[in-house]
Amino acid sequence: MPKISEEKLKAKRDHIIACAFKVFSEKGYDATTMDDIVKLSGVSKGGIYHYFPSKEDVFFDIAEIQLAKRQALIAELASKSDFETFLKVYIKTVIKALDDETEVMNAKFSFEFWSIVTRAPKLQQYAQRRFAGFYKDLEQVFSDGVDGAKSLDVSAIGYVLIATIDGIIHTHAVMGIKASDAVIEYYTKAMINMVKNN
Amino acid sequence: MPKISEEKLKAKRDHIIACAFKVFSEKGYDATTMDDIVKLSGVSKGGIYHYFPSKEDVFFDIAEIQLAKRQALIAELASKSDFETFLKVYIKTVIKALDDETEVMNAKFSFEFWSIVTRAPKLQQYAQRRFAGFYKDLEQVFSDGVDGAKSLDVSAIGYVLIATIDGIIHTHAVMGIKASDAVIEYYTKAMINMVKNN
Amino acid sequence: MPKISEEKLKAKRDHIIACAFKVFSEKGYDATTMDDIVKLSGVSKGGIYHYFPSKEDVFFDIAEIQLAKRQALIAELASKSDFETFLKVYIKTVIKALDDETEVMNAKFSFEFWSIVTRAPKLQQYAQRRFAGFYKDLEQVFSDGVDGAKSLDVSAIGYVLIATIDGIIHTHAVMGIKASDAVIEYYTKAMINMVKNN
Amino acid sequence: MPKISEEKLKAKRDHIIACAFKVFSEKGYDATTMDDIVKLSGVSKGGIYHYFPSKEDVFFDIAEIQLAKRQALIAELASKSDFETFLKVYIKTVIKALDDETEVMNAKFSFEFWSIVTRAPKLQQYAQRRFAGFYKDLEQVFSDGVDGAKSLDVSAIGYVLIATIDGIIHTHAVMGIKASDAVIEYYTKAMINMVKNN
DNA sequence: GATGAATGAGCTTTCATTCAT
DNA sequence: CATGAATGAAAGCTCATTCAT
Repeated sequence: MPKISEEKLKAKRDHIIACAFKVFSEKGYDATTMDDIVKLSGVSKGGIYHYFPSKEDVFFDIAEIQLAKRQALIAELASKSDFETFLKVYIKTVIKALDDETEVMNAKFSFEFWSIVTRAPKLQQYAQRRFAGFYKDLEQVFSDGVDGAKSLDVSAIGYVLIATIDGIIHTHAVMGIKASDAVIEYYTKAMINMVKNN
Repeated sequence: MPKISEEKLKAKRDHIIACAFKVFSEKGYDATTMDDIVKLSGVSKGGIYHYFPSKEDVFFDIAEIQLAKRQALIAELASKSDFETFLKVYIKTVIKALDDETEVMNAKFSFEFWSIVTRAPKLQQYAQRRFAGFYKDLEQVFSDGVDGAKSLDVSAIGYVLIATIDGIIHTHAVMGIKASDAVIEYYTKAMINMVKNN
Repeated sequence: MPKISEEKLKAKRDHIIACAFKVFSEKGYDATTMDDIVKLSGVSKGGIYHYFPSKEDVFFDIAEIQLAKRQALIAELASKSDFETFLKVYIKTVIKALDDETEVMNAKFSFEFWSIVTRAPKLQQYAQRRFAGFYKDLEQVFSDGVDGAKSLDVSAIGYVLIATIDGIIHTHAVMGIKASDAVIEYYTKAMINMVKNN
Repeated sequence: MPKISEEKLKAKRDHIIACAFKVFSEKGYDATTMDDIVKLSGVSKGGIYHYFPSKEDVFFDIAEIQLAKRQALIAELASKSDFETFLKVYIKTVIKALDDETEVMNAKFSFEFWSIVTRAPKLQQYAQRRFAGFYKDLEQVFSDGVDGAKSLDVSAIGYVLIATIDGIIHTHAVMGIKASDAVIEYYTKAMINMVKNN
């Protein structure tokens, strides 16, 4: 039985993660120092190593949480919608979310993650495997909700969908060039037609 | 009278830039050390400072070249094509180029650039202004080549085009998940329809 | 709760200051490296930055201590003597002190300080203000201890006294040309007469 | 026979010395770079080494000139005056000169010189020997111009005179605390009385 | 468990001097 | 003689991590 309760431990870990997330989003991985995280979170310089073995681990733990969240969103929307609704709702959800500062941070963090991952081949493999999970859920939506889905290359469609939406998120959140309503409208229509008119 | 000729000077500068470009693409800005560049390029540690006043300057000089090249590509294609041809050729050119390792490095560098720029508000403004140049050329293609172009929000269309293609480049080059021919086909059609069927 | 006690912290800081003082006195500000201080003090290269944010800060912290000590000496002597006694004792104290190696270092450090300060206008203003404090205490001695003090330009007298004694210290400690007893005697008499016979 | 005339060589050397003198006075020895001198003088980076084998040599050549000038001043004044006149004129000459910016630079350079010299024992010996020359000329004035000069410790008197006047120059030129007319008057009287009333 | 002082390798940058042209 | 590109040792400072308390 630990001296402090499991919950407290978990709560503190979560607190550190929340703070680290903020700093990583703002400054990027390399420019973020353990001191930045330590100062923002209020833990001691030694203390943080009770919760995470290294700076890298803090970063990748956050990344894992991020990836899980996005996958969960897709899975949830997919489970209760036909394809067109899914597409509309997903795009709207993801892009409109960018009005929220936390979501902009999410986006920044995510691109930073891929930058880092790229540099370490081992990590890249893991990340790609992790990423593949997205497609599975998408395929489910396609096969359930679209007439003639079988004639579609669902993997390719999923790729286009995820890749292009990431592009818009990147332009909006990282590059700071805001996507107007017209942008979202054009984009949504284009994606829907991509499947329908195929 | 300089000790060595203008050409040699320029050649050496270009050589340093090529080497730095490689390292920056592979490791990112922060993780790249001047020593990395120095070792790869073969100049001396002090010598590099004859050509660039700081690491930052090496990076941004490369960025400027990159931006100019992409803008030039757009401008060139735009000048001699109707919109549909432009779209097809542009997408093909940009995405097929990713088979070339140098272009993958270009892509990595470019995303790294936006990561860095994001952290310094002043740079971001410059970058956004720089970026705006892309749209001007695109608009020209639209207004010339598309019936009823005036009813199109060319700015929004341009945004979608550039942002989504960047997304595919990112997924392909940075995340390392290769875009199949099917992906490119779906994507190209979707973009063409976005304008035509509007 | 800090890992080590306040006293130990203070003691270590004082130790670093003592070592830095020695090196600065011997080599001057610019020629002194952090490594010199680090090696002499036995702390680690990173460790010194726990105590001082920069080399400059080490230097100016020492300078502040020095200035305070000299001012304290003047204030103390001034408080318990008539002018003539003060003058004799002060000159004797300051100049005789130069037999002590630490005091020679004090002198060297002090002139080095003024050299450095001179180059940064902002610091110069601070230093001049700091210096003005000396005169106030001197004025007190003059007005209390000298008949007809009011007819004296105490500010000018103070200037001559401090400037000339600094000159002797400089010649003795920095230039290394020792002041004989005869020098001190001539000088002391001259200063006493300067006030008395006025 | 050299390709360019001796005079041109000498002129260029003098020009470099004048520029170096300016920079050394402003920034001190260590903070002055060869580049500073090179830029101000307009010679090339390699060219300066035709005239001086090292930075140190530039500095000490200037110092030598300085010392010679001051000695010449003393010698000249000494040769044509009785002691009291000499004292008055010398003090006036030296101190009033401080209104001139070049002379302030002279003073700064001189104190910088002694700082540097201090750090190298070999140089210090040279400098002390060099300095001893001043006394010889002074002694001549004393023995010629003062009744009972033989009862005076002319060496001690000379020390006080030179050391104290240096103190005033230091306070005025280096510390930047200007000496008023009253200061000079008090000081001059004190020095004259030091000899007369002895 | 928690703390923060300590470590030292490694970073970017500077600069007196050299030497090919 | 003149030039300025090249050199590389060394500077001040940072920071992930460790460990005595």
